[in-house]
Amino acid sequence: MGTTMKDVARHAGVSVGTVSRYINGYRLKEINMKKVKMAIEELGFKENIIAKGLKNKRSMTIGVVIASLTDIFSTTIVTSLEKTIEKENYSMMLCDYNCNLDRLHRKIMFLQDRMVDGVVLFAGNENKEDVRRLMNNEIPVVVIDSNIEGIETDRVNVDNVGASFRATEKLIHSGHERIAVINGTKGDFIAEERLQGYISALNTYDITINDEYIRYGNYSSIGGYNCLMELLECKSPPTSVFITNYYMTIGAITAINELDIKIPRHLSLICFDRFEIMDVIKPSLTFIEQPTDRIGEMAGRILLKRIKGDMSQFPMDMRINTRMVMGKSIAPPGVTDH
Amino acid sequence: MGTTMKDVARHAGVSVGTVSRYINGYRLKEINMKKVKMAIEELGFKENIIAKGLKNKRSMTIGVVIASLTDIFSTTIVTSLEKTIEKENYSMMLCDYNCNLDRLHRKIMFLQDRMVDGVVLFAGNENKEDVRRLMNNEIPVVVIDSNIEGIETDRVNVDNVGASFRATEKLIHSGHERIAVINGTKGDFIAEERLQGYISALNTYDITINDEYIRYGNYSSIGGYNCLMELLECKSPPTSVFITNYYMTIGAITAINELDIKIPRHLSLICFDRFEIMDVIKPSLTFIEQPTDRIGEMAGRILLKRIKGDMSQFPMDMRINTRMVMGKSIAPPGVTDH
DNA sequence: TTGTATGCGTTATCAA
DNA sequence: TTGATAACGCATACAA
Repeated sequence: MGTTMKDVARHAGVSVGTVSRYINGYRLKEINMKKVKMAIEELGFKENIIAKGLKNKRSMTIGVVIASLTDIFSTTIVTSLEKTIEKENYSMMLCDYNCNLDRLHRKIMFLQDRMVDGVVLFAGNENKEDVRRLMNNEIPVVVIDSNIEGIETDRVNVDNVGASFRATEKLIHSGHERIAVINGTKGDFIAEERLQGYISALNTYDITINDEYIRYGNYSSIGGYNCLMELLECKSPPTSVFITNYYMTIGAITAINELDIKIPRHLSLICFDRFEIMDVIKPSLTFIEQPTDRIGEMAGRILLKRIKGDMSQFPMDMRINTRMVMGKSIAPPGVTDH
Repeated sequence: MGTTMKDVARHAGVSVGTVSRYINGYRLKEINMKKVKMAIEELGFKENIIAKGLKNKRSMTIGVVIASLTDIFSTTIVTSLEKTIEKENYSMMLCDYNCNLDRLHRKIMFLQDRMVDGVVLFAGNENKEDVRRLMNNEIPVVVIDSNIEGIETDRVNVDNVGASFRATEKLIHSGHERIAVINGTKGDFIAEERLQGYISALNTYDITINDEYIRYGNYSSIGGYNCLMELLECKSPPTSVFITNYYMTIGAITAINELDIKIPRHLSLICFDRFEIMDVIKPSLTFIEQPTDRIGEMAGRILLKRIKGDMSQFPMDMRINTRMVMGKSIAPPGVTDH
């Protein structure tokens, strides 16, 4: 702590410029190289990233904004994002806005004041102005799991439409026609895409859309619980359900257990997201696994690329494929009288 | 972007010194005050925190290190921690080390290079050297949910012993004697404390300790699942179980549902931690709620205090009380033959 | 109360 | 290839 280039320079008998050049990988005379190297080691010198940032107008920090730190899907992605950027010696300021738009705005301002070199946003249309401002200030932005109409940004999304199509199709192939969906939040970008996949699968197989089968659980487990309960109270309950996220799945399964319904005998299930408890639930669930590792890595890579000034292929609209993991939660519709 | 104090000074017709003083709340002549204020507004001036940091040797940033970003208990605390520090215009660098000690070390080094003004650590004995180094460099450290033997640091913990005592006692009061515990990781600070509470409750009521009833689920849901399964295979299975964290509870309940055991008729349950699904599970669980808000806030407050140089009452060993939320998961031991 | 000048730890420019 | 020096944006000691 506290030993500076000046100290190193003196110790090595060279000038600060030489030390700086050594640090930044410029070549210098063999002999000086050694002297500087030794001095650095002996003194335990560490460069001061703050001062460096002041000079280069680089903070070596990126800002990440997620809705909630307790949303495991986001934090899983952030984990791999961090791994990606730390390789290039970037660090991360992680903020959540708790679904409060005013707070979202403040957080983005905050990051800008902090001179972050780039921003990863788990949010979309809600804060166009902020995004615009960031981009005007030449701070690259990558948007995950969202989209911003009217603004061009790099985006990383899974192929929601395709994944939902395949999930729904899977149920159809097992003989289901009464297929319900427990979707996220109405109007939300992701939810709309997933709904679209569901609908187009049904259309493709000439199955009539039943509005009663389309429910919104706001991505929460309590929502999933309620939706499932409601679905079973339909005049003609579905024989299968497609659930579009993890938390709602938890809630739905809780409801199912309470009602003593057996999966897949009474009800078939396919859902989104793999998490810890998936491996523990029996019968095992069939689900769409979003490659969170890949998402985080992609977002990080694109952002770093932009930070370096490489604007090729802007704006990128990454669509990442999902894989379906086969469990035992789907069977032909059999017993439908609970 | 890019407007500096120099610009403001010129615009206001004063010197940079005056602007700086205005910014930092020193008093100046009414007239100058107004001029500076206006200039700042007109130019949209924002101070450069990086430059400020270089000068003051303050980064206005604290480092937070948690085991995993996907551990909801930690992230809930971090959320309230962030709320606390942001009030004083501090920001947070959040890192996880994925239970990898080498990574933990690197993360702490990283934060130190980043000149964080303080560190909150969700880790303990594993990295004494790092903690010592931080403190030698006068970077205050607050440890949450842990303890570091041989080093004095401020700590924030819940009263694990007391909470576990009360939880166990609750089961005893309902008439149970065959009480099992599904504990975290053997040897771990928290786990040891919770075990101690469990044991001393049994001792207090003259109930013999049965080693077979003490299981370790490593804080994971798969662990909780397995432990519960094993417990029920004991020659004389417990009539009640105390589970010491959220993930293990999830796993245990999954097992219980699979086995078609009824709570509390066949088995009584008390556990740690409130989270989303608690409100959804039926019968409702009786649980110990750790005041995550309070923990985060306390840690933040203590750290800020230390950063300001106030070392009074060092080292603080905050013990935060928990509250027990009454559900319907406890009944007298009745049917014990599953 | 204010202005000026210096320094925080780096990097970049310019001569040498 | 190197050294000296001027920035980067801000805070502060000192002088006025």
